Amino acid sequence: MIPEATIARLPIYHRVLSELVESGVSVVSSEQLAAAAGVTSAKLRRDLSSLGSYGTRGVGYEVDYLSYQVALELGISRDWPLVVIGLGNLGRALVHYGPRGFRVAAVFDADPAKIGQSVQDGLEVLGLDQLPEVVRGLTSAIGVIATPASAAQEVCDLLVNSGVRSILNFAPALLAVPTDVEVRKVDLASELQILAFHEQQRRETA
Amino acid sequence: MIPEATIARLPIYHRVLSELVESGVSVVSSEQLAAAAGVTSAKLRRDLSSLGSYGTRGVGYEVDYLSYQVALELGISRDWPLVVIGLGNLGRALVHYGPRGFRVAAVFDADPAKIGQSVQDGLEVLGLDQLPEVVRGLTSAIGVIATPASAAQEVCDLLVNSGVRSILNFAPALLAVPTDVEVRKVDLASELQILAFHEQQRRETA
DNA sequence: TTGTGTGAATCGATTCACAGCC
DNA sequence: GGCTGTGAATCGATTCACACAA
Repeated sequence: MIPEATIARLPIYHRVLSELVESGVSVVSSEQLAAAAGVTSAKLRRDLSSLGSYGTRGVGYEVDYLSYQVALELGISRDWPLVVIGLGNLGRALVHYGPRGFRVAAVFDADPAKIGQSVQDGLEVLGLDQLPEVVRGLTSAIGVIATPASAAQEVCDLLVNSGVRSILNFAPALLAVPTDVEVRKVDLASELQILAFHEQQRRETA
Repeated sequence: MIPEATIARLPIYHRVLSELVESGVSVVSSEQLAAAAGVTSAKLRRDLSSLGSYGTRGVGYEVDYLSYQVALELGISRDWPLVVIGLGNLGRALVHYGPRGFRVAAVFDADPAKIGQSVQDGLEVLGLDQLPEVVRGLTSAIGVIATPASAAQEVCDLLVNSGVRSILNFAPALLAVPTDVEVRKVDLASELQILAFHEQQRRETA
């Protein structure tokens, strides 16, 4: 079993390893990799060793091989379908951004004025009433909620009832879901407030 | 000293408390507040007690008072100036969103075509060359990097050299900063990959 | 009687430090 | 000789369970 804290760092390791592959580096030490990822070498070794024994003592890690193993573990050797709901600026950013390992399969919005508009790649904005049908046609889709907070729970229920078990939520609202559904939250306001807290601390002690 | 894990939850408590204030609730128990915030009541009580003794045994917490104390602790009783760099969809989302407790003071972009355009509130897009001067005119500004990864470090250096000590980074890149500068990272690709990992686990055990 | 505040126990993650292998 | 992999120690966060105040 891989610790949750380790899983949260695998994407960073994967990105750094991809950059190393790109630049033609073939072997890397835990010290170097850790520096590039912004963690300590002890943490990095502990993390990687929980995936398996992929290094060589006295030498380091073979970049290609390690990169592949991390990708395999993360499940990004295949492509995952994304379903984006809410085509405000945030939703649009995601659709255009399209991270590697993911493919925007469908885009939905409640606004009739937006329905039918085409976004990148010949993708057309669909109405929420079409969501269940479209999602049921996908396997292991990941839902992305980029709606206002007031609509988030309703959209979430729609996703869950259509079989989605992984949700990324940008709306500042707590979503109620069954235990077998995973929700990750990205909350800009929270991040800013945490920064503000520390900024204030600095100011008080200054 | 307030534990870091507690600080990260204060914004959620504050949001829930604001909603309760809004709906006219005057007293709330740790059980109710915890349910609304999506944490256990033990955790919530431990968190709040590290701020001070703001509850009444046998009764609960006075909503107005607690909300004010949390806001005070977070430092959002005043307004913090944001400086946004990069006016892609993500940057635009932030400018339009404008969370409570923050005010977008200036927007920058490297693209000459965007410079001079006006975004909301009579705010005009400025060139990066103007950043130091503008930022130095602000106190305790928070920098928001919404540029491509390739420009992130350069922009970061510019911010740091202009006196910014709190940065929210949306670019998928590790930023090198002095120890007295705090960087928080929001990484969409990482979040999706973590979801994909668990989705894959479910599929394998199914 | 009710629900907060908190010692004590537990759990998980990080760090240390070195045995083991190339 | 050098670097990985990992027991053992440490640290921080969570949970338990109850004394205490209203």
